[in-house]
Amino acid sequence: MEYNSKEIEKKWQDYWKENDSFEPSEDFTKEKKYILSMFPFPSGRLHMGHVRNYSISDAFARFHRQQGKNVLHPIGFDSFGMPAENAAIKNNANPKTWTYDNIDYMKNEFYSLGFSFSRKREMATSDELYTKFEQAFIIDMYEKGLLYREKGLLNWCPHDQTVLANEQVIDGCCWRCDTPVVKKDMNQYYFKITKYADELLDDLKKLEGGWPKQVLTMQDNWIGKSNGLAFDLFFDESSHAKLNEQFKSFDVFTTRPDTVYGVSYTALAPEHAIVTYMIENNLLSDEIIVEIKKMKTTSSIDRQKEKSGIPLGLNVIHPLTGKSIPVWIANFVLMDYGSGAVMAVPAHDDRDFDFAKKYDLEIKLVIKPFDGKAEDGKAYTEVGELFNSGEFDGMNSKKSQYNIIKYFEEKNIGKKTTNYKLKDWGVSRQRYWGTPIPFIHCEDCGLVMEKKENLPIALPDDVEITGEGNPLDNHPTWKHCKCSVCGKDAIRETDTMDTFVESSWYFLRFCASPENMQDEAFSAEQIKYWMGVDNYIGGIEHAVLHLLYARFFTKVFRDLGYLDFDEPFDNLLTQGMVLKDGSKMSKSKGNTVDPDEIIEKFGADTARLFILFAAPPTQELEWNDSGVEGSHKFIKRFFDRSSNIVACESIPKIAHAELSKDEKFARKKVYEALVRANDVYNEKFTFNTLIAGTMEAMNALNAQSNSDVWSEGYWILASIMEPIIPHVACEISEKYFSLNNLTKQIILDEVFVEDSITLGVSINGKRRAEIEVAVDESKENIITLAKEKTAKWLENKEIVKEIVVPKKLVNIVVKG
RNA sequence: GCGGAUGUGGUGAAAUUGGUAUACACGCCAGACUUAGGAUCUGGUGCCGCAAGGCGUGGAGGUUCAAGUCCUCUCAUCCGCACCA
Repeated sequence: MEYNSKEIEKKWQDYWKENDSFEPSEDFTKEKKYILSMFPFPSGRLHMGHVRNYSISDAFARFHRQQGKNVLHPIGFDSFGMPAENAAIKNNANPKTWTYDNIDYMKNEFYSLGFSFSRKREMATSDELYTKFEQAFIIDMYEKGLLYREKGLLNWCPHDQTVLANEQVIDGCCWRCDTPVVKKDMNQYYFKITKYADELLDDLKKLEGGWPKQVLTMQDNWIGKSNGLAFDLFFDESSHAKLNEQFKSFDVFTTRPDTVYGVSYTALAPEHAIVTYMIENNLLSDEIIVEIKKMKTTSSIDRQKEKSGIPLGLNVIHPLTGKSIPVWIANFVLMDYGSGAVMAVPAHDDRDFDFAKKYDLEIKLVIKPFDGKAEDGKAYTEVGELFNSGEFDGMNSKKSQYNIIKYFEEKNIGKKTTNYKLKDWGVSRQRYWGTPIPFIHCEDCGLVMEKKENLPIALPDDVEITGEGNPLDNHPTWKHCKCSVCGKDAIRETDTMDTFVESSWYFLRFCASPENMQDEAFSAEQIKYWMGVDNYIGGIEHAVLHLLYARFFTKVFRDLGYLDFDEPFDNLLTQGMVLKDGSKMSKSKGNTVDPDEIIEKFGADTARLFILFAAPPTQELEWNDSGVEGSHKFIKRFFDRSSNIVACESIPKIAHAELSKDEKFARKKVYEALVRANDVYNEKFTFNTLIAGTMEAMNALNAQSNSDVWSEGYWILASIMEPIIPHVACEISEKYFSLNNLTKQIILDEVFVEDSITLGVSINGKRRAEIEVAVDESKENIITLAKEKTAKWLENKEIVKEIVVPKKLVNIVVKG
C-alpha cells in the first residue's frame, strides 16, 4: 500500500477528536506536565513561525503522554487588538466577525497539523466570559492600589491613534506599525509595575537554568536598577529671587557620588518643572523660549545626535564646597529618569565632558589613576584616587562612594537612593477592540469602579470604525451609564485595555476546570496542580514585553491570594525565526510559504518533520524546498519499509548473541536513537539530532533482514517518532502493534555490548591508521598492533610516549 | 559605545563536553531499473595533488601526548540596550 498522507492524516485527526485523546485527566495524583506555546493572534492564517512553535510544544506534549504523565497542552487566541480594527477600516468588516472567522479558520489549520490540544479548554480573550473575569481582576488591582489614573507625557502613535507603553516603543517607533512615536500629554491608566521592580529583578535568579540567559539579561537591563546618591542643589539668593521665590532647590541623582567635588555645572531637562515655570512666567527671552520648545519637540532619535544646551542665568550652591555653580538646560537630560536634573562632572563623565567642551565650561579633576596621570582630551571614568575632595582625598574612588553617601546622610543633605529604568505600565488604549476598562466618571463621585455584578462591561456590536477618534467615545449610547455609587447619570470610561493584559494571565485561565469554566476564572485546585508551566515556548520578541508583564501579573495574583508561587514559567524555550532566502518570511518581501500548501502537497507529518529536522529549535531555520522533499521521502520510506515488520502485541524478544554483525549493529542504532530520544525530549530539545539518529537506525535496519530486528526496531522508532510525525507513526503502530508501542520504552544494555572495537591510531596526534581489538585487549597488545599498522611512520624515529585512551584511540609520540 | 550570541564542506547542520572533525540530510557526480524520469534503488562526494602525501572548524598565538572544544589577542556577522546621570 502506498503512503497517502491525506488519508492517514484525516483518519487519525478524526480518531483523536472522537476519542477526546488529548484531554488531561482530573486525577491530580498523577505526575503532570504543563506544555504551552505562546498563543497566537488570529491574524487570518497560520504562518511557518506558528507551525514551528506548535510542532515543538506538540512534540513535548506527546512524548510526556507516552511516558504516562498527565499533560495539559492547551490552545487559545489572543484575539483583541488593533489589526481587527484596521481590517475593519480597510474592508468595512466588523472586528468581531473578522476575528472569530479567523479563529475558526486557524483552528482548522491547527487540527490539520495534528496538534494535540485539549479542545475543552479552547478560548479566545475577546470572549465576553474572559472579559468578565479580567475586569474583575482589574477592579481587584485598583482596590489594592496597583492601578491608577494620571495625566502624563505619553508615547503616542499617530498611525494607530493610541498611546503605547514604554516597552512597546522600539527605537523610537511603534512596535506594531513602525511609525515614529511622539509625546502627548493625556490621561492614562497605569499598572504599578514599579512596585514590583525589585522582586521582578531578584526573582530572575530563580529562573536561571530554566530561561535563556539572554532573556534574563534583557529583563535585567530593562528594569535598570541603579544605586546612588540623591541630594538637593539650592539656588543662591539672587536666583531664588529671580524665580519669584517659587523654587528653593531641585533634586539630582548620581551613581558616582565619588565625583561630587568635581561638579562644575548642573543641567535640567527641557521638560523640567522649573523650566516650564520660567517659560510661563516670562523669565526667559523669546529666542530662548523658541529654542527650548524646539528641543522639546525634537524626536528622541534626533535629540541624540548632538548635545546642546542653554544657560538659564541661575546658580546653585555646591553642597560641600559652597561654590557657585551655573544651571543649564541640556538636551541629553531625560525628564523621565531620576528627577530630570543632573549634577555634571565633566572631568569624569563622557557626556558631561562633551557638553563642557562645547560650551567651554570648567572641567575640575577629582580622581586620578593610581599610577599617576590620566589621558588628556577625555573624561577619566575609571576607578582611581581622590584628590581635590576635601577630607576624602587619597581614598580609592570606588570605596569612597559609601563614605560620601554616609557623609551626606549624616549632614542630612542627601541620601542613598535607588533608581529604575522601569516605568509604570500604561495600559489604556484609545481604541475599540479591547477589554473595556470597568470605570465610571461621575460628576459628584469622581472616578468610580463598576460593580462586579454588572460585569462584563461588553463592547457594543453596532459600532462605526472609521479610524478617527475613539469608537466607544463616538458611540451614541454606550458610554452613558449610572454611577455605581450614587446612581446618578454618569459616563463610562471609553478607553480599552492594552491587549498585553489578556496575555498576562491566559496561562492561568487554562487552569479552569472545564466543568466550572463559566463561574470561575480558574480553579485554585487546578492552579495548584498544573502551574507553573513546565515548558513555555515562544519567540524572543516577547523577552521584555509579554514575559515581564506575565511575571508581574503572577506576583500580583499571588498578593491578591489567588495563587501561591512567584514565577509562572519554569522553563522557557525561545525558538528561532523561520527564514526564506536569508530573511524573515513576510508578506511585504513576498517570501512566505503557506503551511496549507505544504500540508496539501506533502502532508502535516512532512511539515512537522522538516521543521524539527532542519535546525535546532533555538536557532534560525532556513526554509528549503528540497529539504522538505527530503523529509517527505524519509516518511515514505519509513512507511514503505514497515512492510518488513511482523505484527506483534509486545516487543519481540531477541537473543542478541545469536545475531549477525549487521543485525547487532541495527539493534545498537535503534537503541542509540532511543537513548537520544529521552535526552532530547527531557533536556536538550535538539530534535534535529534525534531525527538524524532515527534515520541512521533506519539505514542500519535496512542493511539486514531479520524480521524480529525489523519489528523491534519499528516498535521503538515509531514510538519515539510519534511526537514528531504522529499520523504515520500511529498508522504503523495500529497496523502492526495495536498501538501498544506508544509508551515508555525500556533500554536494553545488552545491545551496546561490543565484541570488538575499533581504535584510531595517531602519530603525534595525527590519525594514521585504525585497528580492531577485543574489548578487553591488553594495553601492551594494543600498542604492539598499533605499531605494526603504523610502522611506516615509525621508521628512524624515537618513540617518546605511548598513550592508550580506552575505547577511543592510541597516540604514539615520536621524535626525530 | 555597552551587553549577549554565532562563525565548521557547495548548503542546513553533527561531534557522547579535551580523544578517529564533517554524523544525518540537501545538493552534486556515477551507475542500475525504465519508452521516459523532476520516480525509485545502489555507490561516491572536505580541499589541494597523477600519486606519495599535504592542508583543513573566521584569523594569529598559547596550553596539551591530543584542541572545533580550554586560554590570550583579533576579525566578521547577527541580536538586544543605547545620552539611564
